[in-house]
Amino acid sequence: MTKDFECTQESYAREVLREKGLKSTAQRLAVVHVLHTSGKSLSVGEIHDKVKDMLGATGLATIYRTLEMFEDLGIVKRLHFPNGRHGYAFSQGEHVHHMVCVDCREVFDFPECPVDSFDYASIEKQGFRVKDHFVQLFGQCLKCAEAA
Amino acid sequence: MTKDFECTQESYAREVLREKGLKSTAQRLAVVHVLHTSGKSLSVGEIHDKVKDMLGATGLATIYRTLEMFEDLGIVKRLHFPNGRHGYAFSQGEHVHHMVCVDCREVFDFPECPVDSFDYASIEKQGFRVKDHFVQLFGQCLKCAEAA
DNA sequence: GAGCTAATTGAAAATCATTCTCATCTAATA
DNA sequence: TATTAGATGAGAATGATTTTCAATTAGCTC
Repeated sequence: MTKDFECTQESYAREVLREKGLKSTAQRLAVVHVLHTSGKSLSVGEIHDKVKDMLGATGLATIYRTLEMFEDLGIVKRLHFPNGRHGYAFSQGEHVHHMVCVDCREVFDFPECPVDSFDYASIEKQGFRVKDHFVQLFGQCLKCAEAA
Repeated sequence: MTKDFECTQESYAREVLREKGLKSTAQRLAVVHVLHTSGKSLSVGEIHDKVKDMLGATGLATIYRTLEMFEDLGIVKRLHFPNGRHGYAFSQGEHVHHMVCVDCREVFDFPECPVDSFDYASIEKQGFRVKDHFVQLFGQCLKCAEAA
């Protein structure tokens, strides 16, 4: 099924799904669409609501399943907020970090990794082998700073 | 009340609590004791179980309240795991980052901040003002590497 | 384009995590 | 030791996530 809302991001998702032998369902493409067009990170509930607006009745479990799958595929990034809640954002490409505006929750990417240039020597000499890292910046975006 | 298990970390917690006009209850000191002696990060449920071993019947809500308070006081750090679960670790001092062994969940501190030396220029010229950051490293500790 | 099949979905139940309420209790101070 | 604000326990309430399973559908084959 090809829809009106098809755009680069959806074609990209479609492609990744095909490569993995996974099906391009309306629900999956809607999740990509919602995340991509919103620009900011969204909670699972918000994604669910927006997908329902597009497609009508849609199971919440499907949203969870889709987000988990997309995270594994690197299409979606899960963000951890200080309050323990999670947000999801569209994220084309592998190693990208994010900064989140604490006011509007808009998400900005930054491809340079602040941690890559860090010298792990002091850590690794304790025998710890670093395999992955999670970096997220919190702050205020221009719009919200001006509005305040 | 002063208990057998009193040690540096508990005295420290006691001190911080006093400064803030908060009470040093058996439950609060037990949480510090459990976190400090375990060495690794623990889930809320694990902390609850261990505190119950020490004190007998203890409300789960108290554990949550205590952890939240200690996090605000900088005595405890909440960790975010990739699977969305949380862990808690003892953490004396303000700005400390953590690396977590993905096998045994032991937590190692590193006081040097990998992000502090990062040049935010490219980010801030977009108008984004960075206020806080969350950094956590995942990897394998020496013991687990040898055991594997 | 119809039929086949494995993958996917929806709905509800189940599970797990977290917060709230309120009556009771207790640490700290006088 | 009496007072009292702050803290706790138990369970209910809420919220987040996962599981189950019968019904549906995307993507293939012909």
